[in-house]
Amino acid sequence: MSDEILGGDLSRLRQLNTQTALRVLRGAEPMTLTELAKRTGLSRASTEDVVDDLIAQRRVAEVPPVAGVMGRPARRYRFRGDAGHALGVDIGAHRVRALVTDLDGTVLGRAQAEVPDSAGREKRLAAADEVVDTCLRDSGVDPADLWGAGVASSGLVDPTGKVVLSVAIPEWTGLNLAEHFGKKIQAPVLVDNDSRLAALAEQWRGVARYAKDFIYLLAGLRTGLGLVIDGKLHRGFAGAAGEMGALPAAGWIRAQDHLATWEGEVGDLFAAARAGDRRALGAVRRYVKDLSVGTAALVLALDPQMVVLGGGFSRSADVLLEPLRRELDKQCIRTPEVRASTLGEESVALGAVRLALDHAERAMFGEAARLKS
Amino acid sequence: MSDEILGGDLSRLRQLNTQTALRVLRGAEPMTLTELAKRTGLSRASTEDVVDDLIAQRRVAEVPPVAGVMGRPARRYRFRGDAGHALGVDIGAHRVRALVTDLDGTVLGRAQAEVPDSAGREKRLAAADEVVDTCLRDSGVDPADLWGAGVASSGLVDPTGKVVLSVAIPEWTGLNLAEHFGKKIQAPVLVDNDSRLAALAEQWRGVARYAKDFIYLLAGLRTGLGLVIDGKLHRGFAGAAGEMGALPAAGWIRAQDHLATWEGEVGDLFAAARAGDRRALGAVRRYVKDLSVGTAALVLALDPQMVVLGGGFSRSADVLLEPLRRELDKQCIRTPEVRASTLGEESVALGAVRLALDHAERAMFGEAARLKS
DNA sequence: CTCACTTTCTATGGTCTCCACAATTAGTGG
DNA sequence: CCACTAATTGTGGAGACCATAGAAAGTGAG
Repeated sequence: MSDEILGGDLSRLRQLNTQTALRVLRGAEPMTLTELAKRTGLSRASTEDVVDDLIAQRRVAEVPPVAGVMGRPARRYRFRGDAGHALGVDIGAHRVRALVTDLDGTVLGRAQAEVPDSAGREKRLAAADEVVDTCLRDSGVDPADLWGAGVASSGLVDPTGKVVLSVAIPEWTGLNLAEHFGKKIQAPVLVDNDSRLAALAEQWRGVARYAKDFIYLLAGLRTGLGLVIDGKLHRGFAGAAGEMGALPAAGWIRAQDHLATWEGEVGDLFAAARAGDRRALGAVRRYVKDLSVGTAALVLALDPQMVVLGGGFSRSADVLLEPLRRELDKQCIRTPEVRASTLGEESVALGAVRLALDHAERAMFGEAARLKS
Repeated sequence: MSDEILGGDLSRLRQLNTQTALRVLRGAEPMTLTELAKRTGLSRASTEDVVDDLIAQRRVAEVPPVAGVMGRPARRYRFRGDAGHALGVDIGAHRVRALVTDLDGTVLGRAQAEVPDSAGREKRLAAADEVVDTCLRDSGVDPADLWGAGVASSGLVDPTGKVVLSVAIPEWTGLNLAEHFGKKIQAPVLVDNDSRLAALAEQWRGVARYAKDFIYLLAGLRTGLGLVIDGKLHRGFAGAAGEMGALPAAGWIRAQDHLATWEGEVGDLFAAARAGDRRALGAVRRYVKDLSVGTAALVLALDPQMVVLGGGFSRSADVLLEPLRRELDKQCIRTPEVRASTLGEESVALGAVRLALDHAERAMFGEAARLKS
């Protein structure tokens, strides 16, 4: 089993209790000590100690009591979303985007810029740098106050932050993004694949909030995959999980070809399908059918609670969802919920923010992971 | 993230520390207090307290000190494998098997019996009951001393222990195995799918001991699948994970047909292939090729550390492994290690034992899982 | 056989964290 | 203004951990 060391001395126990209290407070409305004590399982007295610590650390704040109830009015405490900030950067094939949020995920600044597919490495990086600068300026967040930054890139990213391989942005291959952004940002910079980060966002603030296992499809001109298994984003042994697109039999490579038969933008195709155009409907059906093969394989293998359709095409979920559901129904033993992402275009950047926050919070709590000697 | 409550009061801390100490002792040779203290991160004094507790609980025993070393000889302690026993039952299409082991996994008793495919529900259950009885008698383990029993069945099993659907044993569908064996055994009875349990065994005592993520193929006249992800056996939202075989595009349904072209037993086919017979080699190649499609899909999606080939065909791993490796190499971005199970025919029953032990140990340690109110 | 040396064992006292319980306080409602 | 309610504050105690110091049980050299 796992080799983690869970216990430790008394300070470790306090650390664990503080962590649970913070987690409870973060996920709910302001709360009295009595309520918090019940939720954490601690006594009221100890809860008070813990909260005092959290206030000293500026991670929790007191809010005015509620009037009009029986008994002495209880002090109430809330999680301080403004205690930290994070930056998320999404570098796509034809757009770069940046986002600054606080710990609650409230967006404080956003910026984006178009970049031609043919831009080349330097131009794309320069554009990314600029949206980051704009974003920080607009949000009024001092770069020194950042807890971390997350960067999303299409393609395979290794654990050090280097792009191992990118098909969508060929000139990207070999670039170390962590290093690049590390120069500008004096905080941990984490890099990961765009589909995976979009899945993370969906788990954080999207339709998969209460799902422990789900399959996320980043559907667009290419199809990406993110897996959340047992509540955790799955990266794989070498960080190469989610590359279903590489397998011809999965159908994801040729799926988009069916949409290319339509002259004009993909958006128009979906609009035509929505209006009932038979040729458009046929193309959509064939697209979904190909997409469903690899998806059904995953559903059968993993039996997830949910399949989430995200990415550019999720705007047209109304014409995609039902056919996808039908195809999966045909091929699977148990069809999971099939839902469309509601996060829109910022989902990837939001996932990058979450990546940064996860890392920062793990570091802050010391991570029980002391290694056995 | 997760809603678990980790902390608690001082007794909970002690519980955690005891648990870590026991885990360290279980996984290694007898150890002195100083060594154990280093590995658990506790002080020597506290380690002594913890070990005293464990001795009182009869989970740890003292062994004679090692002579001939400098300084005062240190007492040494070992994990007591004989502190508990578990039963594992494997009910297959043409064989039933039972196993009794101690906590170390040492097999204390075994029994098996052939059952014709056409046996029917009653006969098969009677045969299973008999091997269980034989096994308990031979091992000399009092049924009352069992910590639990695990039962492996082919097909889909729901969380209550009922067989929802079995293709290999049609008359099995609808049968509640937990209920059946619960009458005989006064301890928790857990039921799960055979492929999954074989994967569990492989993680416990097989080639996947040090792998956190691996794909297990139960290769035989049907192909089964077990997934271990992030160190945990993956069951899926409704316990239906691993049913890759249901998807035609995965190739697993027709794979066996290539072997059926050979007149005579499958074993002879593999032997002929081993001897260099070209027709046999062709059949094997086509079998592996079909098997590899679904496997490659999983490898690409999950990027596991290892693919383990188990089941009846693993005896012929020498003719299967290399072709499988080659196929995966062609289709995958990063090919994981491909290895054959070394557990032999008892792997499924052994996994059933592990299932029982896991449950019993979780129950014993109280499982931090108190729910928020 | 004795003595120096090494390492473990045992015992003591101190600190930290949690808890239970009692006394106090600040409101509501008649 | 007085009962009633529920939160706060304060006290004492128990449990678990740690550091440290001295006693104990071996080895190895002379």
